[in-house]
Amino acid sequence: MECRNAQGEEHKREMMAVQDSMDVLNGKWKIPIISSICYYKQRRFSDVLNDVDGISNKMLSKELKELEVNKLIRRIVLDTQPVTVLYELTEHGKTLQTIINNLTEWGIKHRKEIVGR
Amino acid sequence: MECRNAQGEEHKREMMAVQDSMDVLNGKWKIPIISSICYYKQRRFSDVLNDVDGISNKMLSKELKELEVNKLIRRIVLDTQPVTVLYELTEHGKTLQTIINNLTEWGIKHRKEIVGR
DNA sequence: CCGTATCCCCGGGGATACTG
DNA sequence: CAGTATCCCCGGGGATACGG
Repeated sequence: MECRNAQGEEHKREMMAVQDSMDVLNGKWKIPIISSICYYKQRRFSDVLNDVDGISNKMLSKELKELEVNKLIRRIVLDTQPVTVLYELTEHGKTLQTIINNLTEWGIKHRKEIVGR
Repeated sequence: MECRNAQGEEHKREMMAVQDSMDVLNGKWKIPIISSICYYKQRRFSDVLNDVDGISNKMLSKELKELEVNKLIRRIVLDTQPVTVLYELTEHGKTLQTIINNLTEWGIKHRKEIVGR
């Protein structure tokens, strides 16, 4: 695999695109949250809170908001008593799966490379 | 694109692999640094310092060390006067290109999705 | 149940100066 | 040039309590 040979402005545009992606996924929690919601198709706030080890309610709230703003997840309110809130991936959110799969594969290769095969 | 249907332990192992990858790439600087070195094939400390907008020498030093520990880059010392230090990608580092390409493509799609097509 | 508000602490990381 | 050392600040994020 070779580096792209883009020149000047094109190279910068590509770098910005990578950063856009990273900004969306950065931090400890985004991917585990997405993974939880994806795995169960639909998931409630407190479920995700349990799925994602170590996250606080404040953080979860913040992260879910960011994911929603980025249109990766959808928030669904059912007017039960008390209220039930479900989160699910949008179509756009599901397109992340390619990247997550690649990260999975690379992570496994990397572990072999570092820990020893 | 569907979610993987891995069950229980397998799903956890995959999540850990994703986190391994993210840990390696996390933060503002890793990918821009890799990109700079990759683009120029070989790059000196002060060159990268200029390429990566806004990074401090302390941060760059720290990040380069982490990348080296993770065997993504190689540090080459030439005994000129004063000393010259070159950084280049290892073969393992070059395997990141697939991921970076995917992040680029997804970032572009994402921008269209958010900013408007 | 689903969050928001408040308080508070710690360490990530910038600016700057210094060394080999 | 290629980093290291020191100082210092600010805001990310945990714990906890509260509100709808």
